[in-house]
Amino acid sequence: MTEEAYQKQSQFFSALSHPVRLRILDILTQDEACVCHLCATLQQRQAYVSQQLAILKDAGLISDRKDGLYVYYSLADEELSLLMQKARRCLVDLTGDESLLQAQVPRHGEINCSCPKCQANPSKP
Amino acid sequence: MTEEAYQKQSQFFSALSHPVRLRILDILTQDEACVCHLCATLQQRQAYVSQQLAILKDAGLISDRKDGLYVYYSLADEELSLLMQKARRCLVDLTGDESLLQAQVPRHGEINCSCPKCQANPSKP
DNA sequence: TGACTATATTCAAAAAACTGAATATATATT
DNA sequence: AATATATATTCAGTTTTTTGAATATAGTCA
Repeated sequence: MTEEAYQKQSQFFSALSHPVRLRILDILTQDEACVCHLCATLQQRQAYVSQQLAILKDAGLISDRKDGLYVYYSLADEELSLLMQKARRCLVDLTGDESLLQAQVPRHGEINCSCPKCQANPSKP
Repeated sequence: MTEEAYQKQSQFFSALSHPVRLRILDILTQDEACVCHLCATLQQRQAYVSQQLAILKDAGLISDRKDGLYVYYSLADEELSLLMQKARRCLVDLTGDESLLQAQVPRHGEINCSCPKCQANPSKP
């Protein structure tokens, strides 16, 4: 494998080296989501979330589609979520810490968010 | 999953976000190796290689054993090499670039290195 | 003990990543 | 056109990572 190929691979891992970006990918593993939904789920400012999304998109890990005012992001490839699962299992092997295994992502409608997807799925606790 | 868990996971990926460290892990996937063997294979200074090894060890990805003057490093867990393979396949899916798939690591005895393992395996081209 | 070899550590300068603040763009609605 | 809402971008200050240089440590052998 060439030096260039190793660089590509390390850039790929760099994109994954950030807690907020990993959470975003976990959310998108469940379903595509708009920026405001991600903000509500992560409890982070919109500009900040957009920055992290730009990094993930630059790295080719996510794609987006526009629908009116909203931009829906999704994983660029299903394999990505399998990879993250495998990475977690690997980390469990290395550390013995089992708490990494279940992702616990709220579904559309389960958080206080006014995006179309949340409005379409009102949940009653 | 807790914020702390996401941090652990991102630190794990950080350790993988460096071309030289990835190459080291590829070499160790084939067989344990001492520092001087890694230097010879990577064509990098010894102090630099030791620094990168320290980072990998801090992250828990590799372990070492001493034998006289030599320190032999190896993967802390076999799963790690499977994970890297899966990551490469994922990257191929994302980019279409197939060149990432074969690692091409010289074996002991195939490079100009005077470590015990290389001396024990003289290869004739 | 002293010399030699393999490896590790420390320090500092440069480069890169992170993040908050401000602001820009784009689409929809009135 | 004016307004409102969702999203994106730019800039600057701070922190972290990277990497070269110098040096320290530790084991071996004469």
